Amino acid sequence: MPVGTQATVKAVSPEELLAVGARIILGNTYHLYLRPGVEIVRRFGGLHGFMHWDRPILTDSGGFQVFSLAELSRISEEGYAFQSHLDGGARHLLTPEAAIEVQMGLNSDIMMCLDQCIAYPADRQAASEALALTTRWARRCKDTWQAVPECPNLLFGIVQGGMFKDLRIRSAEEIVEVGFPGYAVGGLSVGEPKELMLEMAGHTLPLLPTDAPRYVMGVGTPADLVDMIAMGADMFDCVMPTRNARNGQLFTRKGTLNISNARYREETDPIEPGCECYTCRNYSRAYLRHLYHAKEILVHRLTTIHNLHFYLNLVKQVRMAILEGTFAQFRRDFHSQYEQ
RNA sequence: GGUGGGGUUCCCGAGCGGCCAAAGGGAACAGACUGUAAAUCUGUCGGCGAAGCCUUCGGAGGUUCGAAUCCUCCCCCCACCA
Repeated sequence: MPVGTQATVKAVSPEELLAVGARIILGNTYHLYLRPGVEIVRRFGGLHGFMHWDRPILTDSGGFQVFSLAELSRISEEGYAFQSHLDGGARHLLTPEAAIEVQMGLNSDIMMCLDQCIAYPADRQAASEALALTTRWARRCKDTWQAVPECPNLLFGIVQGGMFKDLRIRSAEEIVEVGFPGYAVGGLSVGEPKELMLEMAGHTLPLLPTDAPRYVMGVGTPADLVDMIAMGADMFDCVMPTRNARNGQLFTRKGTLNISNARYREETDPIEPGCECYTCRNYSRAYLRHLYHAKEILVHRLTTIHNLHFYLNLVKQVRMAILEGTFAQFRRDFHSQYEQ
């Protein structure tokens, strides 16, 4: 899922998202609640009408902002009290119920439970408390969701538990017991070593039902995706392809390249020869490097198109390999080419 | 012709006797980025392997223990007045 926090995947239009193969994108409850506010979006029938995107949208609950904007927030049983990072002044309270109501107002196809994501490293006590709170909030989220008869929006639960395997087991058991149409592994890619992230994902994913989608939140690099798919992950979201594109880092089968580097000054080749994205079909590395250095706005669009195409094409190929029963070989080939 | 201001490391620009290889921007070069407060952030940026040494602040002399900073002459630039 390309990340479109503020009702836009930065730098690209919905038409370009379609062209690049996006099937679903992610929006953010916290940001859209603050601006423009749910009521505005509701008048358009939800995010789809507001942002002109007809395909599915998953909304994050705001749980991650509790974590990343922690200095502006205070957490309690009731919910998450925070100061707006926009105007600082007004205080807001995001409860599990409010998180669901806002997401219903946004009319997202997949809503996420409000959870508490904790920083790395966290001690066992903190991880245990966050896990417990996440479970209690999950029940409240589900109650709010079920109070709406035939609610068209799905709701996914989120597993926490820090980097403690037994806590992950407990969290998974509790969240599965509450019961959701899909499950997410939260609390990863928060600063832990890559090996640990993979280990925790590999430990947690098998704890979740195989007949429901399994979503690893906030991950990851191309290699992370391939490896976690091998562990059973079905869905991901990550800012990496879009943010890194804007910062000049482009993905190829052989690894990344930084388009601002002097070595590309005169290169007539596209970012990745053979790539079928709009950018690679029409523009050279030298031109993109020039746009980047000249700080021309077009470069963000062109690099974002390429990176999203790369990511989405990668998972498309993985999907085909799985259907053909050749994924293990695909994965080996991928790793033999791709340098981290 | 007169008066005043000024020439600083690739560019702009601070410094105005020692704490200055010289603030701060920019450019350049490299790196980072994993549920987006990100078109952001970090590092390097005279030479020599480091402690340290060497060359540098328009040019040439001079004063001083010590000068980008003070003095003399010269060369440029800008403003105003004739």
